[in-house]
Amino acid sequence: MENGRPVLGLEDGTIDVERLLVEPQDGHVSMDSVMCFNKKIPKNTMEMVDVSCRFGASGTGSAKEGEDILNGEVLDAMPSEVDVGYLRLHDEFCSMGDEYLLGVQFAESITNLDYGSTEALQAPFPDSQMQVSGAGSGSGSTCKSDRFRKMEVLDCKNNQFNYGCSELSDIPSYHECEMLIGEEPSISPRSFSLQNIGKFHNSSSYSFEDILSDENNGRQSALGEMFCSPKTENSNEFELAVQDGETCQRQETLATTPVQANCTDILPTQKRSRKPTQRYIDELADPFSTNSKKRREVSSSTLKVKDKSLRVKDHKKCHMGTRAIRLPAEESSVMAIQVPFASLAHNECPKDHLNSKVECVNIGNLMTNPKGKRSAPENQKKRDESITAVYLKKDDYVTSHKKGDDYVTSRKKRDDFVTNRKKGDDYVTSRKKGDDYVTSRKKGDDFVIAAANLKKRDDHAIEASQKKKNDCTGAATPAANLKKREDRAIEACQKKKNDFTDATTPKKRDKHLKHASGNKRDDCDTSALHEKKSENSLTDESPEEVSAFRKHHRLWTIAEVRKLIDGVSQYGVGRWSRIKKLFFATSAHRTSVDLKDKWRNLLKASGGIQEQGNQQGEKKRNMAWRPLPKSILRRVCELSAMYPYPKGQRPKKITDNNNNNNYNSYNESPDRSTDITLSDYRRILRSVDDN
DNA sequence: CTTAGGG
DNA sequence: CCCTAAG
Repeated sequence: MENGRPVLGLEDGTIDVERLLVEPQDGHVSMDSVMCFNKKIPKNTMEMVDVSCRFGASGTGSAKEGEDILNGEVLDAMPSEVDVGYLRLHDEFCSMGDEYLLGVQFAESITNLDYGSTEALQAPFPDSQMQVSGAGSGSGSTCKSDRFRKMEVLDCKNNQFNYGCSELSDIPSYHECEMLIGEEPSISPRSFSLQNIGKFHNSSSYSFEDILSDENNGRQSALGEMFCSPKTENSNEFELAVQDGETCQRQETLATTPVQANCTDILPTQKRSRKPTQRYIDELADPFSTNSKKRREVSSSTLKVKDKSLRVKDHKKCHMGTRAIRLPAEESSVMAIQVPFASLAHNECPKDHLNSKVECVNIGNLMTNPKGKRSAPENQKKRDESITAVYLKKDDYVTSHKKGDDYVTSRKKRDDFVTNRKKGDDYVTSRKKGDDYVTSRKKGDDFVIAAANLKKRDDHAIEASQKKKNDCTGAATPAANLKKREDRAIEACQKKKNDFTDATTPKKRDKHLKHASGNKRDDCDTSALHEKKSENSLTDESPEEVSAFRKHHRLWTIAEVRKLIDGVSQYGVGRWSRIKKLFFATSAHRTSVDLKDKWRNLLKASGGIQEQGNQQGEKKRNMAWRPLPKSILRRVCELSAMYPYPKGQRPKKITDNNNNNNYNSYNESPDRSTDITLSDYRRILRSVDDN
């Protein structure tokens, strides 16, 4: 407290916190844990120190009286009924968003304790809250049962204090990380990390040692003060958190909070290390579930971001949670949260490990699944395949992760991942088309998402990618599949038309799909039947990257060009579909249009060659883009002479060639059928002669 | 569906 | 390559 009560010598002061707090419930807070916690969080540290002082003070000053008072009145006064959050501190919990909350809670609890120990004993709680909370205090915020959270702190390896950390102390805390977070939507859970908090609070500057020293010096820092400090520092968030903590919670916490004083140094006299009784644990379990629900509700109501953060936290916790008890509750909560909400979480949550993990999984799935599907050779079928592949992927992903904690998140992520790529594409396409991105997306997941999408649309493909991540659930939907086709859209914005949302003509769609499948195939590295070239692109791509640079373009190989030439020579120009059937039956990815285009290009190239002959300067230029062998070019020239591609266009240059087709000039548009090559001419002559 | 042609 | 319009 601000009172700045003189701190009773810590040395003697080590009072049994437990006694003070003798809570109806078993919860014990072990100093060790506390200390550890502090370590993790600078700010908390300050608080902790103060707390320790407090304890000491209370202990020393009125030693037992204080204790008695605390135990008796305070505890009694405190609403024991309140659910006690079971808080376990983990060394690492710092990383988690929850941690932050925990820290806060812890602080609160501490403050409460303080208050109780010092003055509070007599003072009504509300006051105490005001005092303690300082910044956040006053409002009689309603106690939210939801809030309590259980934290686990595993070993406290406290270095400086030499605490026997071995024991796990449970600190019941009401806080809800969620609530706190919710207060400040803008702030991401991460931002809330304890570390950050520490930043906010000047107190963070204090090192644990310093604090201790201070304590030794008899420094009196009331917890309340510590708590208040944030106020001065303008950590709104923190304040909010405090508020959330609210009196009720605090009271409860205090009451419930079991404190174990293991601190050898600080609390030499008494160290009661009581493990939480079974009953305590059990009690916790129920409240927890309820809390989780509430939390969920709150989050949903408030901001998705919050939800995500929460969820993430939960998720992490699950991982972290050592105790079985906790897990079930967590899981339940997580499950309850459900996929829909997850989407936002992605944004907030650090995709880092989770995402990465997911991605890996996804990738793996993609790789595997698509293959099987891809086997189908047909072009058009491919499209279907690709779609199915997507589904499969999802399935796989899901199954792989069902494991439990990760299940939900992983699943979502996977979905996101899968969809993401596509989404990005879609996004692009949608932009082009001007179709509403959101609407197009089947997802409909969350309006929030939609909003995000819109924003992205405006902004960039990059954002789109993010969005993808965000969407968790949607991925599964067929739409996602469609999106695949869009991949290329990303590359080339041109395709606008393709937007799947539109009812594109079946033909186009197919085309796209086909292409998409091809692309996917490449990406996935699936086995394309034919794809010699396709593979190249595939191998390297990371999922995201793939979308970015992936090209449908398959380079035309010399062999293909030769085939094309042969085809043209046989069937002439214009029968591309025929040529395709006969010469490119194996390569599904080459369409008749492709052949035509290629031929066009070849003509250009060949034309270039001829020009080269005429003008050397150009020659170089052409060389760059034309790796084609001369022989091929020559053939092309010949063919071009025979079959002028653009029908109007005439190979005028042919003249210099050996071509006997001098008649081009008069032969306006020699029909391919009519057009006769020298060989044909001879043949004909021969036949005629024979006859 | 196939071609032709523009982008 | 993509897309579209035209047979």
